[in-house]
Amino acid sequence: MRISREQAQRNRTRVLDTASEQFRVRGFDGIGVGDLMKAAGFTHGGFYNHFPSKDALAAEALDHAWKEMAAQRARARDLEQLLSGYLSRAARNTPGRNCPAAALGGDVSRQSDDVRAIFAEGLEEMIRSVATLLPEPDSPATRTRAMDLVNRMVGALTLSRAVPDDSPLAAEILQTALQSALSDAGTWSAATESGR
Amino acid sequence: MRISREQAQRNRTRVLDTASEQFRVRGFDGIGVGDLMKAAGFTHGGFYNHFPSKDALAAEALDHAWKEMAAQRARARDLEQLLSGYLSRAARNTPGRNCPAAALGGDVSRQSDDVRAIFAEGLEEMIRSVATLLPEPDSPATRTRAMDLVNRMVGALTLSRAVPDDSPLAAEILQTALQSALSDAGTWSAATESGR
DNA sequence: TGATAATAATGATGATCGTCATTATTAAAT
DNA sequence: ATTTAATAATGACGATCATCATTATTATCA
Repeated sequence: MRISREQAQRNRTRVLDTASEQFRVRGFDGIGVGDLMKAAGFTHGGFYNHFPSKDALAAEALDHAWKEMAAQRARARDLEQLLSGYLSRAARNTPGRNCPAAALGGDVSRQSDDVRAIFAEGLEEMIRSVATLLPEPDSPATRTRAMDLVNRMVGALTLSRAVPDDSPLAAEILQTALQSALSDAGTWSAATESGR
Repeated sequence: MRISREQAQRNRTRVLDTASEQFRVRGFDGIGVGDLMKAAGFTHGGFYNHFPSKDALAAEALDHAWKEMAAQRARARDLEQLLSGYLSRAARNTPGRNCPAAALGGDVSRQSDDVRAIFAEGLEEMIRSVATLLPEPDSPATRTRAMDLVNRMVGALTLSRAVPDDSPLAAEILQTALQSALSDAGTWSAATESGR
């Protein structure tokens, strides 16, 4: 059958949205093209009218996820709001709608160069947007601090998910990471105030 | 054919060693039982004489990897030696012989409860051994600091691997993580000295 | 020495994988 | 109104997956 161009575009976006979520939940190797199309409401064959390969879809779906996250970060008023959302129980339990670095970081290292390049772009943007919420956003020291915060955010969320659900350790990881990060950020702010 | 009990035990260990490395390099879903046995020097069929399932092997191989890492950590003289090894280019480029949390953290969240429980045990041991290298190893604040260091270590190594090989970002992530961690550790030591 | 049992290899199972050729349908262009 | 071309569904492909029954071999034990 044939449908309108607009409808075809909507269908493509639907596949992309589904892939972006399902890859984060199940991993790149955790869901096949057939199941992915089924989850999007199609049969498997039409897939190759939209994407040349699963790898190409992986690259585009990752880009899609990073863009969603960037928009979400742009809505954060300050660092505390960003961190408390990122390191929340809710975020831990819904990987499909949260940070692709925490959900797919390990997987990406085994993917194609295309996928890894897109990952790097999204990560750079994440570092920059965290730096924006720190004192003296453009100083080199701030970039280091932002990278350090990103390491902690991704590390904590990844580890909290790897540990059994509802275990004390899963909650403790998130809670102490939030506490440490906010405490350090307070120190940086105080130092900046006194230094001028 | 039948071989001696000692030889069979050696063969089992060889499969376990191979799995422990290959899972870290390719991910749990990245290598099959057949290729795994081939890499260990056997044909695929004998696998089920040693392990009841691939999932059981995953659990045992993860445990194996954690024990290797614990032994390696026990050899570190101080925090600087531990961190500079963990966050080195060499470690980044040989995931099969390094931290299972950085190599498999994301994968583990999609594995069986058995695998995740074993992951949690190894992670707890990692937190404890890092705390050992900090001032006042047994204080509650030190556990928080150790967890924070572990988050940064795992996050930085994971992200550095996800980014393209030989990219400036890959090196920068490791370098700044090491610098930030050592700088903070210096602050903690100074505070402890003055506080007594 | 002979009987028992353990080990690894062989080969096959059904399921699932990514990919693609073909077809029916129908929107878009003439 | 007719032709062209785009879209999704159908069905199949070879490959690979985890698993297991069977067999040949031979260590171990009586």
